[in-house]
Amino acid sequence: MFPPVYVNEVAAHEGKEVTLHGWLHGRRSSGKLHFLQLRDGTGTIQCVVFKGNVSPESFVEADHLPQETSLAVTGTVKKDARSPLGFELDVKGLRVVSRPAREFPLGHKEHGVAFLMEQRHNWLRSPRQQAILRVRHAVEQAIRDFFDRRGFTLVDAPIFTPSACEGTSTLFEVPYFDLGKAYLTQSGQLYMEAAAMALGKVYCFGPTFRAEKSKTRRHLTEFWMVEPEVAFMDLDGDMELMEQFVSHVVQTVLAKHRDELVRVLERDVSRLEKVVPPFPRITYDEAVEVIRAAQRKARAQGGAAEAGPEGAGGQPPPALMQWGDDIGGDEETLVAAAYDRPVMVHRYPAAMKAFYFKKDPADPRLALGCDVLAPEGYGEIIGGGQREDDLATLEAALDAHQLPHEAFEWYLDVRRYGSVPHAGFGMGVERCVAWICGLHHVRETIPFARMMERITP
RNA sequence: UCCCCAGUAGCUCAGUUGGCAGAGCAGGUGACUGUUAAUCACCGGGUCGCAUGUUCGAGUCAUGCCUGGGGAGCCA
Repeated sequence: MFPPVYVNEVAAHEGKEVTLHGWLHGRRSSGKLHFLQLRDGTGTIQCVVFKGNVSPESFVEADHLPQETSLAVTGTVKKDARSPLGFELDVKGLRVVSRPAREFPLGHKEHGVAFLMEQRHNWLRSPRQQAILRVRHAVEQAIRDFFDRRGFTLVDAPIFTPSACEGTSTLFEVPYFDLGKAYLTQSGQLYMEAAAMALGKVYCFGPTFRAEKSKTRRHLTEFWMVEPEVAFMDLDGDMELMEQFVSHVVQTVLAKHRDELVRVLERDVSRLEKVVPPFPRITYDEAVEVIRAAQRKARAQGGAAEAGPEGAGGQPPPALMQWGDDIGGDEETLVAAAYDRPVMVHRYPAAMKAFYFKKDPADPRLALGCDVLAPEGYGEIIGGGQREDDLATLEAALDAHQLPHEAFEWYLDVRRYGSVPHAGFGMGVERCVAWICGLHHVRETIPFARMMERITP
């Protein structure tokens, strides 16, 4: 039968006989009735097998099919108020496509994280993981739509690179023929800067690799990043682009998957509805004051609590944040908690940013960078800013960061031939998906997570 | 690299002062014409992560190792 009928289309076939193909999600039985939950990727439908409607062999078989048996089920589509879907299939016949060779490892009860990650290939079949992967797809589609509709050109950046893009992070090394070592990319940005001088508005969208030994809920060794870069754009334009981009992605996903977010992922979507421009913009200086105020308050309130039963450790309270300190995970949460939508923190101390950031003409201690912090403790989802466009200044920055000029000769060319102000940013897809779905850990946002302690399945 | 926690049935876990290895779910057999994580009865299921030590006796105590989880730093 072609085209085949899918579960999400059965309403159009009410009263008609159809054949559905899928996997047995679950099974219940009540004497002369068997209830089979059939999942086909578009939805799940209950197939009702009544003893009088099928052959005796089929009736017995239907009560002994293990979970994840693949099936072709033929029957009549019937409206039924008792069904969450609104429809059921009144079964006339069923054919086993393939019977599991052994028991499916994942039941419908609780499992531990370690076991689920080992069973990731099987775990993907669960309703919750399906919902997350659909949201991820919608996020990636919204990303493409946003830039495509604004006249950006997608320019694919290389995965193998000859050296560190930023000269800071730890990279994965790969042997590369007679040329020695290559490295897996940690950012396509430098290549996008060159491409922006050709095409004006560009973006790349691909995997990124970091060999840092980070073991936190926000880190993967392999993750996906979208990086736009625009010629003739300054920091203010960049920040406008960031907030329009983030709100477009969130609102598009909300429009397409509100039901799954609410019902399957139990997300409080009212928090997402607020993600519309303008986002609050605060300077790093202001962020430091917000953090210090919150830390003083926590210290005043925590003093009594620490003297309680668990206060035997005698740990001194953490020092107040100082100007020049980086904004870590806890500090990000303190800043984000002060607002009901993503907050943009700009003009960081230049010393803590990569060499390519342009200095603030009004205060050379500051870099024209901006991070977007997601609400609800999800932290930095975007980092970006205006790039240094002056050749001599950039060369001095390379020296200051003790980076070899040879590796960056091509990058310096971007400033040698008609240099212009330009800016861009990078957004991590997994952190964005985790935030939108309200997940505790980014490992569930990517089909097959790569982490420090895990490379299988 | 550092700090904290965990490892017992296929899965999730309990296991008292060191004294016979347990439950629920899953699986198997059966009952039930409306189940939504169905219910009920019966059945099978163990290298207590590994090693060494203490002890009459170790799942339990000690030391080391392995694996996993959480966090820090770094970052998206």
